[in-house]
Amino acid sequence: MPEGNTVRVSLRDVAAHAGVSVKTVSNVVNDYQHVTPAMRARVQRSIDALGYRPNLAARHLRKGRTGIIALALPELGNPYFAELAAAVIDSAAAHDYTVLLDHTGGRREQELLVCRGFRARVIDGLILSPIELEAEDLGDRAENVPLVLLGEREYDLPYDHIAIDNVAAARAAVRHLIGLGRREVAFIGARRGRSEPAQLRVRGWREELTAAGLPSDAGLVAATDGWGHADGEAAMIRLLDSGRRPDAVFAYNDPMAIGAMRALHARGVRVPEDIAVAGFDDVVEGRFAAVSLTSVSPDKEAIGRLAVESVLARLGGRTPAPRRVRAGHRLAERESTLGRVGAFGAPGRDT
Amino acid sequence: MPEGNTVRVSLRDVAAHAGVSVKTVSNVVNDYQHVTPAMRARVQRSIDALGYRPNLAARHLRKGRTGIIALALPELGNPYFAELAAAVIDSAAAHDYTVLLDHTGGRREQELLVCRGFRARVIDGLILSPIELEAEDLGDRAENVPLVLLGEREYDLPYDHIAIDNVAAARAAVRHLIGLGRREVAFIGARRGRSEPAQLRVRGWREELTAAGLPSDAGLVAATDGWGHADGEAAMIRLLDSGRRPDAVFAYNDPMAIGAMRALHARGVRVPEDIAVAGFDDVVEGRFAAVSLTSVSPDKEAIGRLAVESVLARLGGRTPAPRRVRAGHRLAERESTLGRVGAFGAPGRDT
DNA sequence: ATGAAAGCGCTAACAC
DNA sequence: GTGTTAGCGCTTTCAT
Repeated sequence: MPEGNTVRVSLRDVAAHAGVSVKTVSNVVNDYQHVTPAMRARVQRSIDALGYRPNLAARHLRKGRTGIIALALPELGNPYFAELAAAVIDSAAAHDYTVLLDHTGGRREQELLVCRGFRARVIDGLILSPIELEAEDLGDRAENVPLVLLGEREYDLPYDHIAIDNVAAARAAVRHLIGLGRREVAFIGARRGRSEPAQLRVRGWREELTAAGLPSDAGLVAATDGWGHADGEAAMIRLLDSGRRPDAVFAYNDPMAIGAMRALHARGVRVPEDIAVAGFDDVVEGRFAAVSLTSVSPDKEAIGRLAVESVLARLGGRTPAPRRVRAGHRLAERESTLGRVGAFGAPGRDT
Repeated sequence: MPEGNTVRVSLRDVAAHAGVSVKTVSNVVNDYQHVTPAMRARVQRSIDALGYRPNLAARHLRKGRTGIIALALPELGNPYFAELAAAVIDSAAAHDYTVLLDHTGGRREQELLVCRGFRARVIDGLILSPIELEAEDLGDRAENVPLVLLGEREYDLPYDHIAIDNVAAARAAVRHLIGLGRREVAFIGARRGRSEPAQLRVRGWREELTAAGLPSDAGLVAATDGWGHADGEAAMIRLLDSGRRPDAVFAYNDPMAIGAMRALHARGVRVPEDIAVAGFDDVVEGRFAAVSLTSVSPDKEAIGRLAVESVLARLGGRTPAPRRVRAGHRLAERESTLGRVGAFGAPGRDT
């Protein structure tokens, strides 16, 4: 027995009140075409009078859809994901869809749970940004709710995947650094351990350096366990203490770049005069750092929109061929590489 | 083995497969007490064999519960709300609840829609952090899903409200500033326009200054339109150009404080030597600013937990008396007021 | 154009 | 302990 709160008004009640059949009321509620205006008005009056609200659960049970898609992100605390979530939510809302948010903490176990459909049948589709998940984890997925992948990891699997061109983006950032005359460009945020989520960005970094005839040896790579501010700070300190003297640093993401800048600031190393710093994700925080941060700027709005569209395109049993979609990106050049240009604020206003 | 790609297994199918009644299967699925272990095992085997997943829509239709609560936040881009969302999600998960996330953009219209149950969402409860909403908007709420309010605004309405003691917290921050010898403490982030969400923090700021016999006149208050980095930056610039020379600034939130610090940095004003800065919310970003930010640190985990508990306590028609719950807070003192203390990193490690 | 009736998959009386 | 059965509120043939 549903513990009745307030007045529970059903279609049946409205029908009785209006003196028509349930079907007619349903027709009105669903904006069915062939209803006489008079009838429509009459039913509408009863609806208003009784304060009728359709019961979504019943509708879902009947139609087999819930109007909800899940978005599973590694970490909401990282502003990139928060901003991405906002984009997905807005995009979904535009399609009358609602977003259910999960965060996996980037833990494989949690990611597995999510993509194995522990949400059972509450959701019509799933957008997942995996960190630790391996291809084989996704291979035996028995679920039938459409899955769309986000993020840097690439899997050779029949799922839609939305991402920017990470290699090209990383190369652009490093090229910018080289163009500024830097010759020792370190990378912060490679991965320790078996899997390597930063793979593509490391590759882009290395390719560009190699193409320019510059070093990209292991001594220039600072591996980390996580991807937060503290990890970037610690990695930068290690780099400084290693004896190596890079004149530029490219970080896996903005929080790490900002952590690195804090370490540099504390050590009295000037940014960008002594060491230029570039990040990845273009989060708001970077734009307002004391020295604003140069960063690869993915088109988050596009990523969110494409992800939602991809999921919705697979609803109702439709199964378009899996596709890899490239969202756009650009390089937001700011003080951490350019130095303070012109009047105050100019570089900070960039985006 | 699930047959075909459309896995559509119902209780009935499992019952047939196991040679028992649906009730028995239902009992197993719901962990009903009185089932013989042998029977349980047998049913479980069929469940696994068929890959049965309960249909939530049907369960909801029957029970009147969905296992989903909605969380409506003004802005996911503000890390405070992102961190809060994470706390709510985790807390809900601990109760086997799932969180559906909305963001209102702090727009009154959107907030209204949400709390009026727009799109008649499939939710058991709603946690809302309003910015613009007025008491009268909430007064005529016809919805019967439990509503819990979060945040600084206080309404004289019969809803649970979870917040820290904003006045006390603001006073503590200002007291800290005064204790450091500051005599002209400005406030950044008061509101332009009719409603004043920052009210309590402004009040705390004023009370503490008044108690200390220090000025809190209008010239020390910088109003803003929004609550982002850029607003704080602009407000700080206006303050500097006003002729007034505060030796400390208390900002409505951390993003504004950080924006203000950027402005100060750009103008060559030293923090904290010339002007000390304190913020509110203790977001990660502040801990890793070049000059780490002193900030009021609300117990986000507690807020999230209390909010979820409050909502769940009102489920199933239970209507405990509305209550105002105070979550804890403390002042995280860092370099933006203390200066660089001792060895590198010490103050940044604080939280 | 409108009505009657059959379920969607599940839970909870109530029987045995 | 386990089975039978009646709906939860809605959409949807199929008549009319």
